[in-house]
Amino acid sequence: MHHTKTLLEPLLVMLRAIEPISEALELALINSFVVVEVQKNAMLLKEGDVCKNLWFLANGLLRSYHNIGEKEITSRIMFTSHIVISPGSFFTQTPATESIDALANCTLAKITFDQLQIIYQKFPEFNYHTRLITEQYFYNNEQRLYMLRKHDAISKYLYFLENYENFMRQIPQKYIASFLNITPETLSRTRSKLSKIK
Amino acid sequence: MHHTKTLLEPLLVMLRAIEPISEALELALINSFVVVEVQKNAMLLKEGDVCKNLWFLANGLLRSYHNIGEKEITSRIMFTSHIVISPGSFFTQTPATESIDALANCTLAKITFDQLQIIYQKFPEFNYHTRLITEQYFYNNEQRLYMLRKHDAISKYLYFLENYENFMRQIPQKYIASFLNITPETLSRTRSKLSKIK
DNA sequence: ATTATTTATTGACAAATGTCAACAGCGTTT
DNA sequence: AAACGCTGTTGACATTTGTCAATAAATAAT
Repeated sequence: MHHTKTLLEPLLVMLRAIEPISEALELALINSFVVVEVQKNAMLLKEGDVCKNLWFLANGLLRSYHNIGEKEITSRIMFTSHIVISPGSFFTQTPATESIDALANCTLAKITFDQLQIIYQKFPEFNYHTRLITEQYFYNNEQRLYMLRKHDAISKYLYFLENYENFMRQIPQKYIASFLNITPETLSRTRSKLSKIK
Repeated sequence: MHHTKTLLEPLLVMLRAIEPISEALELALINSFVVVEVQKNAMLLKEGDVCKNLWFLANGLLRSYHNIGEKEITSRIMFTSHIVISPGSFFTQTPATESIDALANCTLAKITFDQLQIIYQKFPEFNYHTRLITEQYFYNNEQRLYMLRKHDAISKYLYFLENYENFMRQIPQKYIASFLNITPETLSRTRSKLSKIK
């Protein structure tokens, strides 16, 4: 059994690194987050539902994806210490266009949108922290866009190796392929080409 | 000759819509922004330089792009009322990996990173506004990512027509092609295919 | 108005990737 | 140990897109 406080520690460290937070805010956060455990393959969010929670992924691996026709297109892969939401849905509290599920057993701490708004009201200074965090995630997205704009599979994969590989060890290749927006077959061939060169 | 106050009005309207702002903050903003006029083809930011300004594009059209080999890859197209920065560079005040230049004569209002920090210090409540704005731009990026992940040129172009066309009228096709991450030739062919079907 | 320059269209061909299918490797279940 | 399911690899082929080149159309310059 996990205590919320212990699980949240890495998040609190991240927040304090931005700017120290008051005891009261820290307590409010600890009291508002709830621990959730989900099994591998469990679904955290289903396309069409409103993303009412923000999760802190204390441990595990998640994947978000769109259903296009019969295919699933991975939009993001999220690992330990990630803050997890479906952005469009959470920010505007409208139905999500993507689903999120667990690639491994996960331990999370969640807070609802409403509870978060209460915290913002009581602790307006918290907007500073989340502004910086949002900026950081925003910038990560720019990098993703940059990767997807690469012309061919090799460039994408090399960029991936340089920038994401550390986070992405032990992830099934088919999800990496989807992350790079190529088929598993093409990724497999790209990898074998590169290993022959080297 | 333009007055800062008049030019900033659409920005102020946007901010007030999020939450009313104090007279003092409004005045601080008006006094911190400086009007800039740039001619078509002028360069606002050059790859390698630190993005020290945040611009509000009061009128005109801008394009950001990466130089890859001999080619320019358009990352964003920004039109009237857009807030313009090079995210990675501005947020962290490190050298930019992209350039920004004017596709048309533009009227802008700019504020430096340092001046903006002063405003945040004096008016911490302003973090609330910019958090929401950053969230919105973040979500726009997610949509861009979704578009780029579409399998073929037709899907991308159709998605573009539904979601961006209004903003993008009168933009040279070659930039739209670059925005969709396809060549101008492919875009031209895609358009002619679609017009024959219809 | 006329020229010059840039942009868009079209064709022919090459290159890259997707699709479909067979099979190998691996771990899980029974 | 055998059967099963899932993932990854490899091959053959179809499809899509990129590349290069020629030309037309549209813009800008003189």
